[in-house]
Amino acid sequence: MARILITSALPYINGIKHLGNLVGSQLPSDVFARYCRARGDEVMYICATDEHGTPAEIAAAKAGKPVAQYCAEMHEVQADLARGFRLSFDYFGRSSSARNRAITQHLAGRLADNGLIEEVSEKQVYSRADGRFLPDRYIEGTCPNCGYDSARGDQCENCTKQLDPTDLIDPRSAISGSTDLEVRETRHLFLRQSKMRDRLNAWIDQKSDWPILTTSIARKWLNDGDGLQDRGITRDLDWGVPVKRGDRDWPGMEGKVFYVWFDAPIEYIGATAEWADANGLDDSAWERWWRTDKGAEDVRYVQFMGKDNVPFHTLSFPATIMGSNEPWKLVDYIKSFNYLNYDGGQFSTSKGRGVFMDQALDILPSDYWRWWLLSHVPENSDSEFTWENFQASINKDLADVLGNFVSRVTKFCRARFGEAVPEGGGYGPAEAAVIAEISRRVAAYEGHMAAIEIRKATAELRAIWVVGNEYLQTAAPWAVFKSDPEAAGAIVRFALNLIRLYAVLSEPFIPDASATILSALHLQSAEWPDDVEAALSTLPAGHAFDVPEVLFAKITDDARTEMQARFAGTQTAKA
RNA sequence: GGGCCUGUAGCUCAAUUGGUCAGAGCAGAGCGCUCAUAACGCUUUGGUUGGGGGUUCGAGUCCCUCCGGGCCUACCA
Repeated sequence: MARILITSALPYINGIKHLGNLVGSQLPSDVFARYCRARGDEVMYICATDEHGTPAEIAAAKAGKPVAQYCAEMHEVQADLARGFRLSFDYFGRSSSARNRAITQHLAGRLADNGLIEEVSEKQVYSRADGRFLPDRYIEGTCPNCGYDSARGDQCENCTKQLDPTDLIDPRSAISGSTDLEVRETRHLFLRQSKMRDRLNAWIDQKSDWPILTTSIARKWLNDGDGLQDRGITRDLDWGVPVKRGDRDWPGMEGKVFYVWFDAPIEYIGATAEWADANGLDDSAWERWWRTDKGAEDVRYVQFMGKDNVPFHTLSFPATIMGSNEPWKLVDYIKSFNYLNYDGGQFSTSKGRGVFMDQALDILPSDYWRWWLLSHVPENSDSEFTWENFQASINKDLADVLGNFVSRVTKFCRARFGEAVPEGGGYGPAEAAVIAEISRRVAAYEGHMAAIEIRKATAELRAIWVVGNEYLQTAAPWAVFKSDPEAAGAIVRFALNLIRLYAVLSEPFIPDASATILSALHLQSAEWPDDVEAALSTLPAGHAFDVPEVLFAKITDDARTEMQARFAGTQTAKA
């Protein structure tokens, strides 16, 4: 039994996430967590909302609410949606928690003690009307290069030229539109990542089994140009973790907060501490996951994230951990994902393009989304959601291959033998062949899950479902029944056991359907089939069951067309 | 501009890291079955692996080049 710590990248607080966000981190991490638990591993699966930063303040202002209240409400909204998608977090925390605040301040203090923090004075644009400093991309103006009038301070969207905010002609605040801007001097703390470069490089070099997407991004940052740059870790904002050096004040940093990307990954630790608090446990309960001097020596730590998160998880967060010179657990494996596109373009919040988590659950049960998203998860390159593909996958894989198998077996049994597992003869060569094939396929499935190759795992799982239909077709209990009801009974008994096996194997991907099947079979729980042959003799003759309702309803052409139109957004995908 | 990823059948993806006739699912065609959500099974048609050149006994895989798609480029998170 292994101990596995799993974290999903934190969803940002300022709104409901779309399916692309879901599939890029939370969903695959959930499958992995469920699988590890099913195999008997001790799992700690952590996620949280990432609540600090300028976008949260602006979203709160737009909603007319204090930012703390806004975040509290949005956290509940996101927690609800996570439950709706059956995300099985052991704890869903908040980066604004007291726990995270304390750990963040502690680590910053340690970094300072170790000479890895530097104070830098720099000039930034301040908006008097907004009463805040503006990050580069919150400044708009006319591009000096191409004349585009909505160029951002970091880059012109029109001509793609990199800009400095002071380059812009007639600059204005993107928040209020105010042109009452000035350049002010401000002091900030920088994490001296450049001093950590060799250590980080050596660490990344060990990770030959990581996805190339992960290591190539890390190497680029480590080696590009002058190499890894120091990074500002404080901001002039109200909402965030107040800058402190451990539990002491930090002279000169009054009124400032840590940069959201400094405190967000630390919340993986913070949320685990929140979990301990919520369960009335003491610090040792969470420290045994995070401190190698307090029991985390044997923990395997796996992170899931979209590719945009990789630099922070391969560089700045490890730099924070390593630089503390304290025995914190470092990540062992980083699984990163590409993006999911929507029907010929990108998901777009502003244009209302694509399907968002709340809408998805309004339309169809979570298992449908889970299955499609996971069987198309963008592991190797960006992938694309289309309604045609979605409809085909759901109808074929879930309704026809799995759902119909459950239906045909249970209904046939009810009609000929009643709602209980039939008596009858033993298993013969046909069953032995199925056992052999499924054993082989389960081993392959386990291999893919262990390697976190989600797509391959879904393909193997589907192939295991197909074996049931092949078996039934060949065994033909409906024909055998006419001359030899006992033999037909054995076939049905075997098929009912296959259904139970499928429920167990499928649970990481489609937990609701799995639960529905087990409940129809009058089973409370189900062990992982370490021995397939034994697993297929689990349901004894005479065991009562119910014929379940239709597991997966098909998506009709009309419904598909209607949804397609509804989520197309305000602009067409292609010009 | 620089860096990285990517291009395989009509569609979505594989291919044990250079090694038999490039494989699956869906869609298409034919046959079978009738227990089942008009479901299932069997058979089968589709590929000059984006183009061109090179290395090699052997290239989807390595190198060069051209074309297309995507991402990142450090103060959005």
